[in-house]
Amino acid sequence: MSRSGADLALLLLGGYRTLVDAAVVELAARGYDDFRPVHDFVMRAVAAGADTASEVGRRTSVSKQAAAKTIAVLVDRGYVSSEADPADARRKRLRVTERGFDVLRQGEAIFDELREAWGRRIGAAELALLEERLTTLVGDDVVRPDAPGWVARDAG
Amino acid sequence: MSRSGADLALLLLGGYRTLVDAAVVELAARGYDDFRPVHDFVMRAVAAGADTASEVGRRTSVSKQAAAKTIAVLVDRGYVSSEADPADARRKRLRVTERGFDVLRQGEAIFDELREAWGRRIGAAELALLEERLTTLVGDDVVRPDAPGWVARDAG
DNA sequence: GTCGGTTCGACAACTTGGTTGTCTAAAACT
DNA sequence: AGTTTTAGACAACCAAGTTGTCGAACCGAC
Repeated sequence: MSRSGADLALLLLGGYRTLVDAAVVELAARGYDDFRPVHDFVMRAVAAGADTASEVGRRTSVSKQAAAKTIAVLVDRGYVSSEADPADARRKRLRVTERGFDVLRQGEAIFDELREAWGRRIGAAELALLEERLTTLVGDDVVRPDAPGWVARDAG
Repeated sequence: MSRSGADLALLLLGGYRTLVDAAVVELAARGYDDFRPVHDFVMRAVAAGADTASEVGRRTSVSKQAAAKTIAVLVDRGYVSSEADPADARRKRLRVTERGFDVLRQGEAIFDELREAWGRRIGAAELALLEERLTTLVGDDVVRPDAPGWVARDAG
């Protein structure tokens, strides 16, 4: 039985959604019910040194306006702090808060647990093989910064 | 090197996006530059017998209002036709047009070609194995009708 | 055979995560 | 000093969704 190409795409999407939906639910259960996957991307950019909205926009391949909107939400929810930059009056210096780092760490842990659960189901070696094949096919630069909208609207 | 769980999720998303983006580009090159993945889902529902907006909404797990909006776009672009139902004055009877069936067929063909290209890269047997493992993990009911928003905003 | 509930589609207001375009203020070149 | 670039703030808009409301039409029960 040769699957159709469309089925393959749906299978991949299904895999992603299965993991992310489970992670969002678990994160909500741990008290972060206002956190979305897209926030994770933006916060990682901030944590990695993008300390202005414009820079976050560039790194996540999104307009600075869109980045500013998302950041406003994150600041509002206490995941990111924003203060005037004494060295450059145009800039607002962004930093991930303690709560922000906490949700990032917990998110990582949840995904690792989910991956382990998958490993128990098909075998760790098989899972590693699957990852290897997928890496071959889609490349190692999955999170490359030239893909606009990549993660938006994926965990409604 | 044990990959992180988050990487696995990104790998799956990357796979899906790689296929869908390529398909959207190819479809646009063939003259369907106003077609989005979400339209495919809705049209398949119509083709499968959902001939009213409310029914499409139910089958795609979306409010009837959202379904009606998407259908309005499809009708506007000539992929679906809408006419009064002589048997029930409340209903508008929906049907996929010739142009609609054409885009569905071409979309299928494109995805099949993409899958074959993948098969040439890692081997058909390996690809089949990958699909089998994924099916085990996410289930065969990937396109199940209880997942709202599943495909929206995925090929911006 | 009318009356009450259900269904269909329409309309409106709102949400999220994006987009352009315009503008000011501040910094940086030269 | 003067021009150009940059950051961020607004505004208007888009796409795909949501809820709520509504009238018209249908259906079933009394």
